[in-house]
Amino acid sequence: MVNQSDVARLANVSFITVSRVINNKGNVKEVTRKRVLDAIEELGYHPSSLGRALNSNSINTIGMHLRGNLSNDFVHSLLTGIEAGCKQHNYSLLLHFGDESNTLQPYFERKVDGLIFFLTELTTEEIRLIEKNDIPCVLLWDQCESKVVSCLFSDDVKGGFLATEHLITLGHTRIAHTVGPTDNASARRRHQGYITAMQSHKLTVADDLLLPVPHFSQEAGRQVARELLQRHQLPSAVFCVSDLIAFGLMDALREAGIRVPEDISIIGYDNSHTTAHVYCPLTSVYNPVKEIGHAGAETLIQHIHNEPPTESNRIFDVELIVRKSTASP
Amino acid sequence: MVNQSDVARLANVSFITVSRVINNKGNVKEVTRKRVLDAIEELGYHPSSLGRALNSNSINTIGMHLRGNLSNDFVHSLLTGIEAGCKQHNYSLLLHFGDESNTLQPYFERKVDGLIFFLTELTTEEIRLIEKNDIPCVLLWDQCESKVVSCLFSDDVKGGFLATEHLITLGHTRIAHTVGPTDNASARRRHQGYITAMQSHKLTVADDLLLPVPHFSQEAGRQVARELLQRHQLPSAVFCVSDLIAFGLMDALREAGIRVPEDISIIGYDNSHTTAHVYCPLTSVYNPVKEIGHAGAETLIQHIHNEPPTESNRIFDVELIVRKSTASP
DNA sequence: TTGAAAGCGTTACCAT
DNA sequence: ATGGTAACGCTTTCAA
Repeated sequence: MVNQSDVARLANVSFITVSRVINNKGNVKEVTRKRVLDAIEELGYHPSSLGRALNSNSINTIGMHLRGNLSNDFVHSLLTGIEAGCKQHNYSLLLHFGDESNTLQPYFERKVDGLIFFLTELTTEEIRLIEKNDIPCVLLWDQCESKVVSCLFSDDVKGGFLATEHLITLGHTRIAHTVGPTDNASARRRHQGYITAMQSHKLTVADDLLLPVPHFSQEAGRQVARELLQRHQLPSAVFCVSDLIAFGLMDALREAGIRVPEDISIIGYDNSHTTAHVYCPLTSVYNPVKEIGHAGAETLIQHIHNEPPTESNRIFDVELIVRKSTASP
Repeated sequence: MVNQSDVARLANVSFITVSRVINNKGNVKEVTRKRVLDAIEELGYHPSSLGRALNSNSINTIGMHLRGNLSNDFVHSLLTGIEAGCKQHNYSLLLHFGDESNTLQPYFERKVDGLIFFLTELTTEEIRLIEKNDIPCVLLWDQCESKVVSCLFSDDVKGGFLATEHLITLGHTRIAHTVGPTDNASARRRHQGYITAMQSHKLTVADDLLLPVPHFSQEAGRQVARELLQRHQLPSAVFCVSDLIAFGLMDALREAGIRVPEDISIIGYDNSHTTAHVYCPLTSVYNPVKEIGHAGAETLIQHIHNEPPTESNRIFDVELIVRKSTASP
């Protein structure tokens, strides 16, 4: 692999000068500059990011930790958004998939410039490490006390509220909610929106209206259906914490001969790509995943360039998308 | 950031000895070893991958180039497979999203240990660079002459054959095929399977049965539908080069009042997760995307560890999955 | 068994 | 305007 010294030799200068030319540091005579550039061209030289990073400079890479159990659509939209941000600024994305302990080490070892987290609460240990290493971070779909971390999330409370109110407006009163995992901040906020909507319309939230789901999967939705089918009376509507849950629920109910939306209304969350062309097009809440991914990458790169972002918490708006899976009871 | 010298100082040895302990090089007295390990523990020291990589050692990272226009499901399955491989061997994955020129440079600069390509033909320039830099590579869903590159792909010819033969067996004769982009080897092989099946049953492939699509998207499928709807006579069945195309086609036809499978049979390819719960569950060909991703990562890491893989071309089997979108004419 | 010195490719600081 | 030297954190080679 050709290095600065090789270029220097060919251009008849010292390698320092080569470095100066590469980094546009000025203080290089135009003739010399030209000679160096020619040598670079001739040898096909490219600077090594590693050498750079070793001098505590940037390696133009951000790290992201992917934890499992994410729907295709979510991961894809998120990656698309992050990709857009990275591409714009010519950054690479480093993914590591190790187990939960020592989550951050692989990134530190490789001296990434910044970190993206999402849908995870940061442990105090992680926050300590982040602050100690003074590494820029963004956290997507969650909040965090540390001033070092910028948080971007969508207005899940509003989303939960909109979804529930939509059902209430249609005339439903026995509205169930599939409650997402408690360690998921988005799910907690959607739950809160549901509660707020119910209460503001003087509807009581009986215990049997709350249906916990362990994760966002079709199988979890099917499980909920199995549980509901054992009851004397179904709720007249279900606000699902995610589209995938809604799909599973809808499929299983349909197999049991229950019609959507005639017998039961179902509303999802995320507005994933498939909502539109399933058996019964799903009413859902638009979750700006791609936008948050993009903005997250951009915000992070701003951090890295020492341009502190204007706000440390940024909330993205959501929107109710009405399709065919909801109707008056 | 704490380094080898810090550890050495605390353990009262030279940093060389620390290096030996870390790499299990032996030739270290057990007492010294223990002392060093304690110091490492106490300081929370972790070796820097960068320092290592600079000495042309491994940085435990493989690179992958993602080019756009991939369906959610495909990307997700592929990532899941690759993740499994990486996790097992504690490797990280580096993604870069630059434009087409200079595709490989970002990876070389960062000294990745190996490269994964997929669904792309490698240019001769890229092959030249790979061979020159002597960097292990795997290519998924395509073939390549270079002996340096291992190729893994699924049996698309068989898949195209199975799909077409299924339709023929049902009694169809006017079977159309949406022909994928010509720069996509998988699409070309599926096309070939279609042709072979038609010919082996003495069916002529009239020009109007070949419907080119520019990319694998629902919109492309809808475009095909628009084109078909202007004809006097529809084909009685369509073998779509991907599920996404099939979804778009199916949706658009349904909107025009044409029933699937009563009026027209449709078969997709990939067997993506959504095939099962769409309006009309889609007959499709199972494409082992996740498996190939996993095997690809494993094969690549074998390469990196200098264990040349047993075979340089590995073909994965496919399977026809019959659902509701195909029936006798 | 341990250590010293050199080198990997780059940049920062100080000198010329 | 240009270059020398040191430093980044590590491994390798040789010497003690």
